[in-house]
Amino acid sequence: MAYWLFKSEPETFGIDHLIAMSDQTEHWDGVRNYQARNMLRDNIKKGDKVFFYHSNCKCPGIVGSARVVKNGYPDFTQFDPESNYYDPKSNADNPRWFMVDIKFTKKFKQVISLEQLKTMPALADMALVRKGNRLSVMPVKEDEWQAIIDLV
DNA sequence: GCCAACGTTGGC
DNA sequence: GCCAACGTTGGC
Repeated sequence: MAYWLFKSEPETFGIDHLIAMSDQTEHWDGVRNYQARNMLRDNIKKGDKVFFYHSNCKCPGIVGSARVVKNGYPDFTQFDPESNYYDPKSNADNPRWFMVDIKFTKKFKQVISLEQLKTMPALADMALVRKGNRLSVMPVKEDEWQAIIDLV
């Protein structure tokens, strides 16, 4: 079992959107970065745990957790010309982009803010707290997960 | 294969 | 809204 952190803009798809989905489950579509794609396709497995992070908002931080309920499979939005995530260079025989399904686990009583995360020595190695990081899907080490969970 | 230009991310 | 950081694109 592994741990991950997924970023999303709360106005686009926040944790409350996940809670509102049927079975509190949703596919994590729209990732268009190769490093993140590789993780979605190869490494993120059913049963893994995920921190749900809100980015690009007034209070960026971890707002809750979820778990992976379906292994990586082709992101169908890449084939939909109507979608913002449409990729004309991808084809069905060799899909370029992948996604997993996640199910809501928990919404934290308060946001664990990026500001707070940055102060934690246990998290110093996380890409999240480093300058210029743009990965929207990233691995979390077990001890990092624990250090964060201990705050809840 | 290099690298400048460009677009996007995301904190502030 | 600004802008630094970074990934991608495309000309050469």
